[in-house]
Amino acid sequence: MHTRRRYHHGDLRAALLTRAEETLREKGPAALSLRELARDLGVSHAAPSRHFKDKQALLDALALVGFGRLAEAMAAAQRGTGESFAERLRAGARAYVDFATADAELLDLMYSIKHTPEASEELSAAAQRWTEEMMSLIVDAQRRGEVREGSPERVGIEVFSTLHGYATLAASDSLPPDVCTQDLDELVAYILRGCAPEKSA
Amino acid sequence: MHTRRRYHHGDLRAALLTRAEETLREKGPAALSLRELARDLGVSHAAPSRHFKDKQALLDALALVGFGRLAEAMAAAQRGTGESFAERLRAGARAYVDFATADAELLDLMYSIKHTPEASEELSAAAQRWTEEMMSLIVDAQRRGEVREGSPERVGIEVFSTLHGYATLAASDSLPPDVCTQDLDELVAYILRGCAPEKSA
DNA sequence: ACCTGAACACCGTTCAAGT
DNA sequence: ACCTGAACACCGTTCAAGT
Repeated sequence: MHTRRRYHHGDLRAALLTRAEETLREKGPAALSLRELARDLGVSHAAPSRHFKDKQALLDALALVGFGRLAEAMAAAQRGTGESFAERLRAGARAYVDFATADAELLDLMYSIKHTPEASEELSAAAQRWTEEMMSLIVDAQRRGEVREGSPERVGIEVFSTLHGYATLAASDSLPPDVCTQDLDELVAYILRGCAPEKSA
Repeated sequence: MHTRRRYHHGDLRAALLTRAEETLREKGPAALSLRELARDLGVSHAAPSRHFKDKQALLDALALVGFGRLAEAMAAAQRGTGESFAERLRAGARAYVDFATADAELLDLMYSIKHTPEASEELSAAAQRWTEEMMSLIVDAQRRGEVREGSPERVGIEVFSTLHGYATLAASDSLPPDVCTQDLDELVAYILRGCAPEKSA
């Protein structure tokens, strides 16, 4: 019975991240401590430092996981829908809001990371990739004549601001409960009006 | 020279809040410690507990200050502008984004406070009052026929989501730098399109 | 009423030493 | 390569005691 565990249980790094995400969701960001994580996993309190030089490094890695999961959810949502901008936007909005309410603390972490130059390059890249997907959705819609012309970056930011604002407000329980997730369709309609092509076609 | 200071410098509670806001802005939320605050103010590390039972209590009070300052800024912005919804929205948007970029960490704090039932009643009330002002702006605009009809709460949330999303993204440097604050007018135009009255008048 | 000083249990980080 | 154990400087919180 020597395969039971080599030194600990195989992949401390991954275990730390999974456990960190759990406690983040269950007990909030304030309760996240390296020492408790180590305790939960049955290793010494100094062990995590082999895998994350810093507590911040762990948080960065956690945010990275978040962006990965989010990108995945968005991609999946896009696969199961039609080609029109309205449909793709609706699917994306649903996926984003679902992610935000299911993983509110993680989303918070993803955006509380100051995107300063010295922040993890991987992380910036992930955030970058994420916004680029947003942009390509807009560019496509412009090509199809379903979104007004002009800088896709500007339009993308407007759309994304609405989505992001709604999702974070929903995630922090700052929305009147009766308005919550049901009428996402209304939000989508509002966004569509905001970026609809000019009438004089 | 006995008036120099009574016991310390008069109003520790206020001093703690002011200093806390400073360090929040200058060194971020992670650097905010009761003990350092006490050190900065030249009192013992146990002194703050007379005024805030908890670190969380201080954070709540800080968030409350934030809502106060924000409401003030918004009111001031409204006073210096015209009566049309477009003008009032533009002024409000400018004030909100300015607040968010000037006091990013504070805004973060204000919305990271879970608005749970047991959260400070004062705080919930402040947040409430703040959204109500938003709503009255919408109701007014509806009366003037400048905003589409329907639940003012729903429209308000749409408008506020866009503003809040934009402001927080700007505050966390998640916006392409070239898009930043200049074209707030474009954002306002987008919002106006989103909540404009139906064409069939 | 307001503050101090000591005490307690907890952190993050580092570093020699073990396997 | 990966982890331990002890050490250090820092926390938040509490509580008797001082003025």
